[in-house]
Amino acid sequence: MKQKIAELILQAIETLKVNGILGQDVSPQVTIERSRDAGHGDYASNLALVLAKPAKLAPRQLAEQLVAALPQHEAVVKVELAGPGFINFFIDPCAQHQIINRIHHERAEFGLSRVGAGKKVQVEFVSANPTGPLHVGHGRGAAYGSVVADLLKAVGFDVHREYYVNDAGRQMDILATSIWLRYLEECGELVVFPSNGYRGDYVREIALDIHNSAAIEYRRPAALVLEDIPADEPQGGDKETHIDALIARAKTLLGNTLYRDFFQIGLNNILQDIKADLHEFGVDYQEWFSERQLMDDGSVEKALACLRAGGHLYEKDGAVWFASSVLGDEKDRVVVRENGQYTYFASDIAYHMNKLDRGFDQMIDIWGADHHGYIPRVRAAIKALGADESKLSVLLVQFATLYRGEEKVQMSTRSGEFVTLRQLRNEVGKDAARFFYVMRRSEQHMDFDLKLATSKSNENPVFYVQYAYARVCSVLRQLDEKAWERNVALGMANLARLTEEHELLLINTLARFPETLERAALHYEPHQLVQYLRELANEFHTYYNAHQFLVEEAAVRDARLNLICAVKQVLANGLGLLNITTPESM
RNA sequence: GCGCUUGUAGCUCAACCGGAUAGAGCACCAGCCUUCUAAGCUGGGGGUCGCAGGUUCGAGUCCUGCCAAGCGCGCCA
Repeated sequence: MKQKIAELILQAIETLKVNGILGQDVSPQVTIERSRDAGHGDYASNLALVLAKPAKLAPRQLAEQLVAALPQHEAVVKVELAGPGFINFFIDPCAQHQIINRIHHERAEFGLSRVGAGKKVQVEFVSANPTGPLHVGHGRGAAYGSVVADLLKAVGFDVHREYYVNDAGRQMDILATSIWLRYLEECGELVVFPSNGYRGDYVREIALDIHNSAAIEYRRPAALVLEDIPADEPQGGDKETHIDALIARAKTLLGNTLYRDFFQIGLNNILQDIKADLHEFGVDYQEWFSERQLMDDGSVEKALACLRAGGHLYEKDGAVWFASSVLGDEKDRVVVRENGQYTYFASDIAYHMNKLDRGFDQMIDIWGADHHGYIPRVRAAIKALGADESKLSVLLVQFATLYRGEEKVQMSTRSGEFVTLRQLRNEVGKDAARFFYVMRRSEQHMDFDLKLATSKSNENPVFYVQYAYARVCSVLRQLDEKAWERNVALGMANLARLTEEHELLLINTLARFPETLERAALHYEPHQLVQYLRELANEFHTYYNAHQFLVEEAAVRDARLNLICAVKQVLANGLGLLNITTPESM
């Protein structure tokens, strides 16, 4: 429809050019918007306002000329001039009604489009370190990322979802060592647990498993373990040097093979847990990409060689630096430490080079907002690799501040004091949790009140939308009980009988679904879809209360049933994209 | 100190990317169940869009400055 109106306007412009009212050189961008106010018709164009200046005419005067030059069209019943120079278009309701027919035929396909056809997009999200279970902070990124991916798929992109597993690096060593120390405790060795170790119960559970499997070859006397280890922070030392010394000690006392066991058992255990957790949350990936693999197969070396060849690397203070500051970063960054180890950033460069090599047209990285300072250096790396920087989009998800009533909940993975995503799901359920996370703009800092989410979960708007769906199902059940036959064709033939204000409004909203979906997808804004579904549900509930659907007259009854079935279908399509269930009764 | 993000009703948030009279939910007040599920609906009160300038036909939206909140500024990840 929008397209048709745009064509009409273009024709009008041509006519005005011929008449000499408009100069030949004007080539305006014709924008047609849906009117926000029913009084302003169905569509509106601000063209006269935009063109007024180049045409050297008053906007209203120009608008009048445009309207006069507009060709007739059967679906356009009225064209009106309004306000400072808007042109409002009123569409024939009968033309609008056909959307019900379309929805009935397209079913689950209704709303999908092909704007992204032929483009490969990679969406990388969550990518939390496998050093502990996911917490509620990761939940937002998980819900947001998965819906963004689904939306892109719905508008035709070839979407690849990926989780980058940081299975190399110091944090993993800290985890392995933490597990070993807990294991020694189980064996009865008196070791003092480091303040910088992972203290969560899950570490103890993993250690207990190892101990219970009667593995005794990992046991070492506490005295040997602690011998000459520099003091921990509570004892006036430095927690970092303390734990590094413990890691080194673990490696020497256990030897490479046995140490590797702890590393691997910890990694497998936690990664398994994360995978299961996300799966139960409705989040699945095509690929779990290993950082260690990049180290092992020489990808990191290759990436650095590429940067070196481009003259982007230099040595200083025994380390290798990437000259990112000339490419927009605040300062240069170390890629190889003085001790010869790669930094996390080095493998991340390799990872992005790998992504580029895989030929994605667009790479979307979804990060927690605390990583925002990292963006310029990754962009610098992409530029240095000679790739098109615009292929990378980094979407930041602000952290949810957790409250329990008035009280702010402190979170720290290290201390083990946090609310896990699993706990949240158990308390509020997958549907409510997903809906809540995705309801707000991702850049919006949000307050997550656990007390509210748990104790008053019935107030969660997800139920409002699901209830609308269940109500349609209920009406259909009632139809059976009353032993009326539903005649779809009869209803379609009588769509013109849908003349109530509520019905016209609802039809209009149904017709907006495809464009809402497209906008939500292209702007990476799932909340737009949520907003839309709440609106659709609201209009349905209002209609439900205002009119009876199961009336005596079959023509009207079937027309109304076709309408509410279209509502049901769109609700299902929308909730399906959010990966939220559609209960038939509540 | 510098940088990123945010600031809209008492509270939590929208506003179709510059459009017409800024909208929802919660909370508060008054109504609606002998008719398809009241987890619903109807009506009401409630706003200096953080502040001050600027850009233009037109600004909550763009620019500049200031104020406030969150986060970030490692040879950590």
